[in-house]
This record gives sequence, structure tokens and C-alpha cells, in this order.
Amino acid sequence: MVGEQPSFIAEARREQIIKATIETLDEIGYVNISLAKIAKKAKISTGLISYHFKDKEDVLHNTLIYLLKKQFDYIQDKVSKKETAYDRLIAFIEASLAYQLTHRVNNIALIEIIFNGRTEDNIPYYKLSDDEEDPLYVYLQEIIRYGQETKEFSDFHVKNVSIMIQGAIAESMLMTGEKFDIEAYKNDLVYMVTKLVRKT
Amino acid sequence: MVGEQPSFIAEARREQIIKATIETLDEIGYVNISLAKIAKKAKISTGLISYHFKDKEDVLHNTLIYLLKKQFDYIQDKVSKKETAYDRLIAFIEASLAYQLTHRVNNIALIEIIFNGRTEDNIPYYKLSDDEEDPLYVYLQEIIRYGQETKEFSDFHVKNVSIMIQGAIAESMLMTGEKFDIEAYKNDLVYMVTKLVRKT
Amino acid sequence: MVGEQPSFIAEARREQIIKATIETLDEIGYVNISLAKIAKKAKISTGLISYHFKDKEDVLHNTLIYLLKKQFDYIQDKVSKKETAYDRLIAFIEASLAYQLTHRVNNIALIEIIFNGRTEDNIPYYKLSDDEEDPLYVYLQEIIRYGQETKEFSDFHVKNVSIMIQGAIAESMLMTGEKFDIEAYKNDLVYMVTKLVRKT
Amino acid sequence: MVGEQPSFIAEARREQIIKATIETLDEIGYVNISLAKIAKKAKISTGLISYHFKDKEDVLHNTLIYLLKKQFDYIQDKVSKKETAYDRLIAFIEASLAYQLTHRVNNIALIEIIFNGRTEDNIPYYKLSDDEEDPLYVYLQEIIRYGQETKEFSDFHVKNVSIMIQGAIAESMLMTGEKFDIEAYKNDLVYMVTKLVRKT
DNA sequence: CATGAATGAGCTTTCATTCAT
DNA sequence: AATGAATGAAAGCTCATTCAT
Repeated sequence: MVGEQPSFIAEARREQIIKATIETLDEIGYVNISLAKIAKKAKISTGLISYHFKDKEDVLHNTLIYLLKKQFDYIQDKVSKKETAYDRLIAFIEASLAYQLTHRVNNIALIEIIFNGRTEDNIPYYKLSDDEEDPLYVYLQEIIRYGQETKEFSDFHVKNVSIMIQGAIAESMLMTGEKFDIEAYKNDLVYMVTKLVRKT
Repeated sequence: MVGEQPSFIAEARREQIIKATIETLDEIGYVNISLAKIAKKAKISTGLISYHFKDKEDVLHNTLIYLLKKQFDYIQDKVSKKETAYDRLIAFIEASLAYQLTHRVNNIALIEIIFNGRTEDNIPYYKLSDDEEDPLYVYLQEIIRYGQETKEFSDFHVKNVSIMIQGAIAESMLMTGEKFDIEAYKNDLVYMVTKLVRKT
Repeated sequence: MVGEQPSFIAEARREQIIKATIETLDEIGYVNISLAKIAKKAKISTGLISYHFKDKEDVLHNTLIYLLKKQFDYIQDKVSKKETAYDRLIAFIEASLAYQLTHRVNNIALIEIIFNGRTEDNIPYYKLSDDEEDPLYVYLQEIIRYGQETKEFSDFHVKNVSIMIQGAIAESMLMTGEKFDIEAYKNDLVYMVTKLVRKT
Repeated sequence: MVGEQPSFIAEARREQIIKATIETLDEIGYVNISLAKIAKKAKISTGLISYHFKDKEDVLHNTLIYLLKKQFDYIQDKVSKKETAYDRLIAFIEASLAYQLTHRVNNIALIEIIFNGRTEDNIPYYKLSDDEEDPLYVYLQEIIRYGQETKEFSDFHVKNVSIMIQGAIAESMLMTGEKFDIEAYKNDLVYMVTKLVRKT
């Protein structure tokens, strides 16, 4: 019975557990998380988590996939409404920054998993999220390459500039101080990126 | 006991333990670390760690301070040899990137602690590394402000640009794939930053 | 519900579960067995086992009864074809040893249950298989007593000699090494037993 | 520091834990044993068992070794006081049977481990106790071979007869009924074995 | 008759920490 | 200053069993 469909109720439970995991990650972090804490948050027994997921790592891996998909879909939705490469690039940046604000908890959970989780071979996830496999990176590079083809953008090194842009986006996630004005940052970043990529 | 000097032997032990912690973080990560593992690496008993540090969190906090100071001193040393603001800014970027290569293990340990450790109030360290307190941020902003005073740099928003630069540096740390050419990245980043800050 | 006849389908299920239990015992042993493992082997749900048997202990107890009956029937079938007490005794020994070879899996399962299972009063099964209740023992002693009545056998202590014979049979079950020649052992055992029981 | 000596206190603890394991095996059997139960019996914490033994299997394996040595030493002590092969053989049988009576708890524990324990490759111990490696078997066969060399014994197959003798001894361990007279059994067994091995 | 969902107890193991020596 | 012994709590996981469907 390979490929058998999980029942509706099972799928609902899995999502409930994943959402409880996200909240718990926000509250106590990856290091202190446990199946017991997740179960308590979800108001179910620990055994039920083990029933729906192979083990703890499986819960967190599925949570990661869930979070990455949410984030990607959000950004893709905004970007796909734009036509020109430039507009798409700006939309990418704005959507990325906006996601942090509107999905704060998801964002924290994402950071917690990426910087704490490890594969079975003990390789940290953050060492895996390189520019060749991470869908968000691939997407950003597609936008940029498209802009170079349409001659909207100048002829810089696509990968390196995408790393700089992603870095500037990611770094702002860590600015949680009250003084940090993300709107102003967004404007400045758009201005700077424009300066970098536009033909002169 | 207040103000009492730690003996030489105590100081040596503390450093030995901190160095063992750094190596262990590189090998198994923050999530899997334990005093027993650190003790084994340092070839001492677990009790001795508890004797020299208040608790596990104290060990990791002191390791963090040790690592931050090492990194800061390395970068400051390179920067201080330059005169103009521009040269100092480039030296800052180059030294930051160089540190990753020459002190790989320290760098991994630093990432592990910053993204996994939390204060007693349960606040993640990564939320604390904002642009107002982190000495490296303060230092970078000093360089930039100095450049604006000497009219080498144009009149952009200091904090926001420093966040972009730090982001571009930090993001490259995560690029561990074989294809990533850090030398080329350094050149591209210097070129781009030059474009951003220089008066036109 | 008392005295109600189990339906054909229920009887078939019970046998299916018992057979799955036997196979599982051979593969992972009594210590590691669980209803989940049995259910997997039988390709049914765990709940179904609980439906057809009172509890886990009930499954294993019924498996034991099933195995004992199979073994007894096999031996009885061979013995009953012989006339004289001596021929019947030899047939008993030969059938006992033959059963090990032809029903290896059943034999392992039998050993696993007898030496691991306990009654509700916490008494190990192996302490119960004494010479007064175990049907195989009773049967063997009947054969011997018949031989003494017909004056084929000499006048030794029936119970003690039956224990020796059963011991010699049982011990050979544990000889799983490649070098052990069960045919030769059978011949030697028959020869020795003949020496012991025959009138001189 | 390979081969470092365990301290006296550690050795004492290990023996205390092993003795508690033996008692617990007698009371609840291998299937129901747990580190928690052993710890309770020994009046220590479960963690302490893990401190002195690698894992549960290690505790039981060491208990097995302890029990086998006790039994072997007991029998060897009795046998070594005799001169002729015949006297030694009888001493072997009598000591084996006597051990059951005087060390009842040890004997039960031994049975529990041998018939329930498994190696890491999932092979039951009872399948390993063949006549070539088990020291008791080797010892018995030495006695018999010696008797054949001195012409005390006739020229039967050593291994097969040793299996029969061991079986007759082992089987009697399972006779726990009140009616079983082990003294009478001992006399009968000695008589029968004498009949088997003596030159006529 | 049969299933999958669910619980709660129990398991082994590891851990941070304390303490006598 | 340093160790090894010891505790008790918490971890992840598996289990037998129950129950609604």
C-alpha cells in the first residue's frame, strides 16, 4: 500500500502538532524543546506525537518544510504579480521583509530550526542552505538573471549579489530593538539595491 | 571573596575548558553539547567544570565572550593599520571575511552559541546582537561616521548601511559549498560597497 | 455470551494471529515481542488482536497450548503405530528428536514461551512442566510402566528415568552448532536407553 | 590509561548491583526486569547503574558471567578433590545437582538469562551454549576422556554421552514439585550413568 | 468484524549538579 | 584543586490497551 493517503484526521493532527511546535520554538527555543513541551502546548499526549511522526527529528524536519513552504509561497505570490525584473526584485525584497513582520513567530521558528537542527550525518542545516539548493536563493537568482537578459540590470556576478541581498534581508531579522525602523530600512535597502543592479 | 584574584592555575583551567568547549561545539553543536562531552574533550572530570564555572550556561557565556573578543581583536588589528575611512572600511570587510577562513572552528562555535544560547530571561543571543551594543557594529559605524565627517562617504543612513554590510559578511559564512569562491566574493563585495558609500 | 460458539471467521483469525506469534517469536524472541510486531507480521491492526484475545498474555498462552498440542499429536501419531513397549519407547525418542528438525520454528517458539512466560501468579512456565501434569511426561511414563508390566523393562524408578530421557532429548535441542550430528545422537541415545531399560 | 583498575568502591557497587539483579530475576523474571526494579532492590538510583555499567545489556551480561563462574568454581572445587575418572564424574554430577539446592536463586537467575538473553546479533544465548565452548561442557568431556584413557570407561561417543548427562542434570532443575526427591534422583542418576560408562 | 486514533505508564539513558574525599 | 561517586529529573520512545467509528 505504498503511497497510501493519510486520512483527513491524521493530516489535521500533523498540522496541529507542527503549529504547536512553531509556537513552542518561539517561546523556549530549539535547545529547550521536547516532545513533552510540544504535547503540552497542543494539549495531547506525547505518545500521539510519536504515533504521527517517526521521531523528534521527524517532527522538526516537517516543521521546517512547512515553514519554508509558507515563506516561499508568500514571497512568490507577491513577486508573481509584477512584470519587469526590476519590479520583481523589489517585490522580492519587500515581501521578504514584510514576512518577518506579519509572520514573526514563523520567522523565529525558522531561524531556530535552521541554526540548531542537524541532519542524520550531524551536518547543521545552516551549512546546507547554500545558493544552489535553497529554493528562495534559486528564485532570487532567476529574477536577477531575467533582469540581465532583458538588459534591465548590469552585468554583475549573479550569485554573489544574491548572497549580499539575502544577507541584508536576513540580518534585518535580527534587529529586534525598538529603535529599528524596518520601513526606513526597506526604503534604504531598495534604494541601495537599485543603485547596485541598475545600468548606469 | 569579592574581588579576589583568580590564581594562575585557575585561569589556565578556565581557558582549557573554554577551548575544549569550542572544539566540542564545532564537532557536535550546541544542541548536543554537555558538560560530560566537554570534560572528555578536556580530559578532566565533569566536577572540575562545575568547580570553575557556575553552571553550564556560565561556561557557554564565557566561551561566547572569549570568541567575540578574539574576533574583535583580529579585525581591529587589521583596521587600525589603515588611515583613511575608506581603507579602514575595506580592511574591516576583508578582515571579517578572512577571519572565517583562518579561524574556522572559532567561527562555527560562535554561530552555534549566538543562535542557540539564551540569556537567563530566555532571550536568544541573536536577538541581542543589535547595532547599538554589539562592539563590532559600534566599530563599523564609527568607521562609517568618520568617513562621512571626512567627506569620503556620501550622506546615507549609517545604521542601515552597516546592517547591510554586516549581513553581506554574515551570509557568506553560511556558504560552505565547494563552488563558493570567497576571494571572488570579497572582491565583488568590496566593489559593491565602494559603489554604495563613495561620493559620486 | 457464555458458551457461545466462536464463528468460523473468528477461529480463523485466532489461528492467523497465533501463527504470526510463532513466527515472530522465532525472529525476535519473547523478550522483544509486542502486539504491534505480531500485528505487523499478521498484517492486521493491533486492535484486532485485543479484540480476539483478552490480553497479550492470553495470546501467548494460547500459542503455547497450540504448540504443545501440535508436538504431542505428532509424537503420539508415531508412537501409536507401534505395539511393544520397547518399540513405543524408541518411537517416542525418535519422534521427539525428529520434531525438532521438521518443525524448527515451532520448537523455537515453544522454548521461548516456556522459558519466558509466567502465569498470573508470576510462576514461570518452566517450573510447571513437571512430570505429573505435562501430557508428554505422562505419556512417556505410561509407555514405561506398560513395559514394566509386560516385563520388557527392568524394575527401575519410572519417574526418574523419564526425567533423564526427557532431559537428554531436551538438551539436544540446544545443540545448534554445525558439528552436531543429530542422526548419530539419535542412534547413541537409543542405544543407551536400551541399555538402561532392558532386562539383562 | 587502558587497563586501569576499577576502584574498590566501584567494584563493590558493581557486585551489589549484580546481586540485586540476581534476586530480581528470581522474583520477576528476565522479561519483566528493568533497571528501575534493580535499582529499587539495591536501594540506589537508576542513574548509578548506568554510571557503573554501559547499559542494561551490560548489567545482564556481567551477571551471567558472574553466575557461570560461581557455578563452575563450585563444581570444580568438588571434582578436583577426587582422583579417579569415575570418582570425578560422580562428583561432577553430585555437585551439579547439589548446586541447584544450595544456590537456588542463582540457578533461577542463570536459567532466566540463558533462555531470555540475546547477543547484539539477536542470537539467543541458549543457542550459543554448545558443547564446544561452554566451560562446564568442556570440563565434563575432559573428565570422560580421561576415564577412557585410563580404561575406566568404555569406548562410547564422548560428546553425545556428555549431552545426555548434562540434559539429565538440567532437566531436574525444572522439577520444582514437592514430590520430587532430588536425593533419590541423584542416586538413580549415578547408578544409571555408572551403568552407561563402566566397562562391562 | 476491523481499524486507526489516542492515552498514560513504563522503559532506558543522559544530564547538570552536588559532595565527600 | 581535583576526582569519582551519586542523585533525581527529564529526555525520547514503545507499549498494551481502549474506544469511536
